[in-house]
Amino acid sequence: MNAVPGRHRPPETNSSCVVSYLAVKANSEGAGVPLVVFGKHFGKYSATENCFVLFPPSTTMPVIVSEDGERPGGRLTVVPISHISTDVNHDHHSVTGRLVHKGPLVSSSIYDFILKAAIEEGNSSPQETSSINLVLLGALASDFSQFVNQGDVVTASGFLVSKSPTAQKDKRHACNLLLSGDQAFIHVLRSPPHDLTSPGQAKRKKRFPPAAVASPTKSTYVRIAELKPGAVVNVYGVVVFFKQPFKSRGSDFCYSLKITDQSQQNIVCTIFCPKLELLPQIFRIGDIVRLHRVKTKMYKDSLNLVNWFGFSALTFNGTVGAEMNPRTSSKTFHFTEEDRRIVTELRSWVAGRDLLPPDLTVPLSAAKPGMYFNLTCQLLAKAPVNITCTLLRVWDGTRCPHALLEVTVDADVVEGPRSFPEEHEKLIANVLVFDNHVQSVQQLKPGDFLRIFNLRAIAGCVKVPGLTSSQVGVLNHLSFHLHGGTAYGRGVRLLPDDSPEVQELKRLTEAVQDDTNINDSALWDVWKTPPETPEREASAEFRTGSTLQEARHLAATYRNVVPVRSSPGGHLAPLDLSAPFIFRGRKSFYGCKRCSKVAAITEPTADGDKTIDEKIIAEAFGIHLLKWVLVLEFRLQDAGGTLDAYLWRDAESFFNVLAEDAAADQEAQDRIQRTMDWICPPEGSAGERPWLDLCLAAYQTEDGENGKEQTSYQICHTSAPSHQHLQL
DNA sequence: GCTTAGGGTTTG
Repeated sequence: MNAVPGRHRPPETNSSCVVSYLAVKANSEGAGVPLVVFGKHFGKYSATENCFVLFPPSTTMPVIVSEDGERPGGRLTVVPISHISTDVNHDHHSVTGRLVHKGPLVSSSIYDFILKAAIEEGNSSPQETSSINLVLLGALASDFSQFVNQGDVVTASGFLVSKSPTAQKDKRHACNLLLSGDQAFIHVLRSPPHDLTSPGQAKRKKRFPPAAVASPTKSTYVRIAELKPGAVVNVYGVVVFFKQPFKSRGSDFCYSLKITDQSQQNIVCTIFCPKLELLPQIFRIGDIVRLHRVKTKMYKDSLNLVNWFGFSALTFNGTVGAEMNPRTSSKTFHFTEEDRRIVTELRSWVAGRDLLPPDLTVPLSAAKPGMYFNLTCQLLAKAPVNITCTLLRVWDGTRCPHALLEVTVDADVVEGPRSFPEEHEKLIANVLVFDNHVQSVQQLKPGDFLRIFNLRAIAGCVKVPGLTSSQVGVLNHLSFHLHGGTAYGRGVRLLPDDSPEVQELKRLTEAVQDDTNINDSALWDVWKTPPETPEREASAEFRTGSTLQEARHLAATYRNVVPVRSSPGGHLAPLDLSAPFIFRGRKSFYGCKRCSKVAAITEPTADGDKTIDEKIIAEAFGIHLLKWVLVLEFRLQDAGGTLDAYLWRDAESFFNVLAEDAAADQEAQDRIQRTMDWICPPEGSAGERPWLDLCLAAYQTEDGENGKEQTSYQICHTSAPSHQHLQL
């Protein structure tokens, strides 16, 4: 029995509204929209291949492919495969062999992915075991699957050794090598480029990330204490201080940071760049930076570093055990085992010491009058107060124990909703940013995730701009000021959507929205704003030309987000039905292109306390709502033979999960994954898979290519074993 | 090939 996570073809049907994958297809004809499938797997529909293709689960590159003779060096000793034993400490050992077996990439609820492989030595004596199994977990497995081919010479290090359960059967080494996490490393020696002449290989080569195909150039790094004036050097360090970048009086942005390393010295680095994105992407104290080509200069009896021609930077999370994704704007960069080692050593060196200043990032719930702190938050609305001050309305999903000061601004100048449900207002902080920061928040949009550095909580301030004489600051009501200047790293920074802190913030703010029984006043505030002039439209909400991602951002803030366009006569109309016609939290809903009769929009009404939902809005638009379905293909086997059968019509009752939830909700996806892991254990052989009583129905479909009728089968009226059963 | 800033709490 085989559930195929990667490629599905939905059963053909005459039903007019077949469902998620058709919706996916329609939606992806343009830009190609990534969608969540199961667990953390992302994919998109490929129109050319008529299938759904999964993306790798991670962008980390624990697998390094090189075309020259360089091997992972450092302090690792290459040991023969026959020397591998559970009794030996292999921390500083590596093994090398040619890849003789590469198993399929198997999805796993615990590790995301598992892949089995085997390597073989060429020069061992006949008496010795010359091949050994590798078990790769997580991102390493998916990268290996993508980039490594049979015949490649593979060097593995950072492995754990365990008994091989298949040794008797496969006659390989009695142990296998388990590779996972930050320590594990695979180096692959690829045939030289002139061998890559066949079209297939050329195509494969093109798919390698730039980091993987670049020939590694050995870089040497100087410890901070050993730096001498007047040299251009490469340096690694832990960030102990950084300012937000600011515009210099010259032609560049200026970025100032201070780093330290195991030599126990600090050094200030000043980096000038014409573009913000070229600067190191430092998010917090403790991040690790790799600076290439910086020049040492004396200033007031201290040595400084300034970027020099050919400068480039990588930044890493400084936490022990965190993913080793280098942050950089460089299109190509070298990241070798040596880098991995240096970052790992710096991480553990810092972790064992009390040398970093405390991280002042606290949630709103911990804000106290008078304190300076960093706030990670989502921007909900923005408004200019005067020429030197802008109001940011933000939240982080926590509630400040102190009452928050209300700041009133002219409704016409608010970007984002003018008001929020009362339950939400209690969670929203008013942040006033002054002077140089006014410009840096100009490009921010409602929905963005930010970190505000060195924000000051101010109680009962009567001088808050935007307050009239009747609204003087109430004693102990907190407002938040971002004072002018860059002292203490003061400033605002947009956080990338994929950063862990943003994921956590989304979880908190979504939980808040689920918990509070909000009405839809914010939506209707936006909804009822008629398109007036083009200028007004451009500055108003929904957001002319907004991307799918921006719409999803907005959806995190509102109960319902309905993308519309203006139509002749000043009416509103839904977008082309290739796009979702409504976003509700993490869920998106599509309309059927064939069955919908889109009318001029009438304002939907809800009777009594009934919540306005996708059904009411679909009705108001004349949209025939598409239903999400799960589609899985099973291969069934008994003594009589095998049969392929789909599960779709009754998939929801089979898993006891709504397809709509499975499209947006991790818990629902996990439930499906647990059931599938039981039916089809990722590690188990076919003999270990359970026997199931299934009800099958045969149905006729038309073969798309030659128009002939064919018989298909689907699983119906069947439930997967209950939860209790699965936990036994 | 070499200008910029050179950390260290506020007008509000």
